[in-house]
Amino acid sequence: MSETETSSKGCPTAATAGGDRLTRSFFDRPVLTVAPDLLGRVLVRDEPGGPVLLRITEVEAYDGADDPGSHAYRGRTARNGVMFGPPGHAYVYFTYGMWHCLNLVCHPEGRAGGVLLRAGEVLHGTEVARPRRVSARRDHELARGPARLATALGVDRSLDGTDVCAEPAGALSVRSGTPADPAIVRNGPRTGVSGPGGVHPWRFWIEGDRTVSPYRAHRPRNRTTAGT
DNA sequence: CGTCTGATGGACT
DNA sequence: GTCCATCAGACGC
Repeated sequence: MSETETSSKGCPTAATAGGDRLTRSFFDRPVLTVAPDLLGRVLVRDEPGGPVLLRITEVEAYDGADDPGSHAYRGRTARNGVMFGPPGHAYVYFTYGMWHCLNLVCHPEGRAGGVLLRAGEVLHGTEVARPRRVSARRDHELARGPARLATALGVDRSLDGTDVCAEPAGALSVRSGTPADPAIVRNGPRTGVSGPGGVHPWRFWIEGDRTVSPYRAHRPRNRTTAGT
């Protein structure tokens, strides 16, 4: 296998692709500043089967302080505790009875908030991600959607609280990558957030990127009560 | 490639 | 009991 070797003309190895690590000061800023700044950065998932590298293309900001859409809005619980801790850590939650979603905690300690990673392009490690995402029709669908992203990277609750700024790098880390040109960054309403929090245009994505998940307006779930 | 619908279990009120 | 920061599969183009 030579997947981790230089593949062709000047392509860096997996060990160095994406450049320097982002340090804690990057995450120690308001979520609305960090969220768009994460576009184009490279998330590294280090695991036994080999590293998976993901170029971030779509995110959503959640500001627990006064954001009805945030898990932290109603206060600290056993589930969301990590969001109230220091920045630069992973907050992983389980949803819809089947899926996991990955967030990066931002804001100075004492204030809760985070950025949900909604989509990305798998740059390296597709052979590791593929078996987990059998239903993906094309490679650009491997991490097109927050739960798909977590699945492709093998992220579950066991990684909740992981320090993405640890030295040396742990299971998750972020590299500088190539920050998206602000001219091609768009923003709009967050997917799946209804009610008062739905008005905030806190979803950010790279315009024209095929890995960006299709927008879906919030739809009330069809109840299966039907008293038979 | 877009649109539509059923499914699934934990967290919280 | 009710609410989800969702997805796979089926179908049509």
